Amino acid sequence: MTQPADDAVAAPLGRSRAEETAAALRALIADAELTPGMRLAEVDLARTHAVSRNTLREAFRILSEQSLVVQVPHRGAFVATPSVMSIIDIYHVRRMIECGALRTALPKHPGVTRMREAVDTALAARESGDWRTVGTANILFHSAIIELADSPRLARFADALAAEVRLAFGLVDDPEYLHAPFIDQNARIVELVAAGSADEAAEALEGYLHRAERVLVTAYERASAARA
Amino acid sequence: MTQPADDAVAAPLGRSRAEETAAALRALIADAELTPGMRLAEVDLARTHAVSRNTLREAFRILSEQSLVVQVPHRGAFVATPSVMSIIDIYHVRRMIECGALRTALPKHPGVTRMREAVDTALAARESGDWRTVGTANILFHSAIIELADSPRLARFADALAAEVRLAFGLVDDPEYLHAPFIDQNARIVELVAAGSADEAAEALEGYLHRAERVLVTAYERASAARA
DNA sequence: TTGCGCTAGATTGTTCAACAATGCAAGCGA
DNA sequence: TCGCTTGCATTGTTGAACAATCTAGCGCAA
Repeated sequence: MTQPADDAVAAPLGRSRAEETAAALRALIADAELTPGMRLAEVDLARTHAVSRNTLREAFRILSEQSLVVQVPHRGAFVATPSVMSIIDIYHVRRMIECGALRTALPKHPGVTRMREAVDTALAARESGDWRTVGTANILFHSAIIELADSPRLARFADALAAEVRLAFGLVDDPEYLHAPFIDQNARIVELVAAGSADEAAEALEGYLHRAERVLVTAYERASAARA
Repeated sequence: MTQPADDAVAAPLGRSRAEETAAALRALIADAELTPGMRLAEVDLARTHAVSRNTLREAFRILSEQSLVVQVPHRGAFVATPSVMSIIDIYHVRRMIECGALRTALPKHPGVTRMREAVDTALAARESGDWRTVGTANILFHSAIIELADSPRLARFADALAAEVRLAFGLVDDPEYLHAPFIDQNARIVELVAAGSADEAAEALEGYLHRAERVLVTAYERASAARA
């Protein structure tokens, strides 16, 4: 029987070890401990996660379907590397679905509370210069917008998009630059929704996401050039 | 070495056997040879597809992430069964993304040609009473709408939704009832887009999808009751 | 010195056998 | 008839083995 190790998968709570392993890897990717392009060596990872190679391969399949991992036949699995085209596509889709969710938003929807909480978190974190928390709050803000649509499928889709864009954030590695310009905009959007001005909120978000895309794409290209 | 069998996976063309197996199973599901709720027994399927159980499990993971298969720990894998809530969610999301894609459609986009081809196919099939082809053409019509958005992620998401809703179509098993009322509506929507009336087309699609949802939900409930 | 070809080693993709864990169905007893 | 127990079938996982593939390094020739 394999011995538990540092990254060992905890006893499953109704989840299989493959799923637990996938979740653990997903967290490592989200925390930028596994970075885009990094090769995920089966033998090493199976050992550190205390699972067999077959179980790890199942986990890779899960993550591959979630676009977080790319499996190249006979060469291995790699943490996905977003391309500029990917970033553009993600923001294009985000504009469609987030603005769509906002347009039909009800002012008293629980998602609005979550949006406000995310904004409050970001404002407090900004005071103490904790830009990493600002970045996380920003992601939660967008997740809360999607929550307004009350759709599990849309939430899942948006979650996958967010995980991908987070890879790009990690590569740029400057949460202040990426998120600081938008904190007050987030606050404004919440107020518009709460005041029943859904169309105006959607209009504001549309412009905001265009700008956020510009900021990320140029920063991403700069970071990519600096690493080449 | 495992011997090829009837459902054996062909030699991979750059794809792994797990992926080929997943694709083969997906086709069986789409063709209603594997129907919702059906149990996918590993030992049997591994034999008929001439792969090992581990490889089959990888294929299950792929399909599970695509919501076509549900893996229940220690009980097995089953072809997903759409619930009424699922159908409602799918149509809710389809309205958002298809109408969104239509609103920004360009009249000369190649997707419009594909929409028109799907309509022509449906019209011809209607003449000969080939309702199964009408159903397939209808699915292609909606896929073409998504193509207007030029987004690989959105296309992939919409493809997954379509695969799910197709399960429900299969359970109702009456393509004439489900699709006949909408053929002429599809034709009208194409003409509106081609004429540059994108907003009007989106408006028409919004109402259409509401009605289509009503038709499917009631037919689905009737079919479910008849099988209980 | 440089470029090309070949080989060895590392790794992945898959298979197989085995065993533990789990759930379900059948049988038995109250 | 209902509840409990047991046995069997199946799934979840492991580990070993081997084929297939790729990459890197070495040697030789120009």
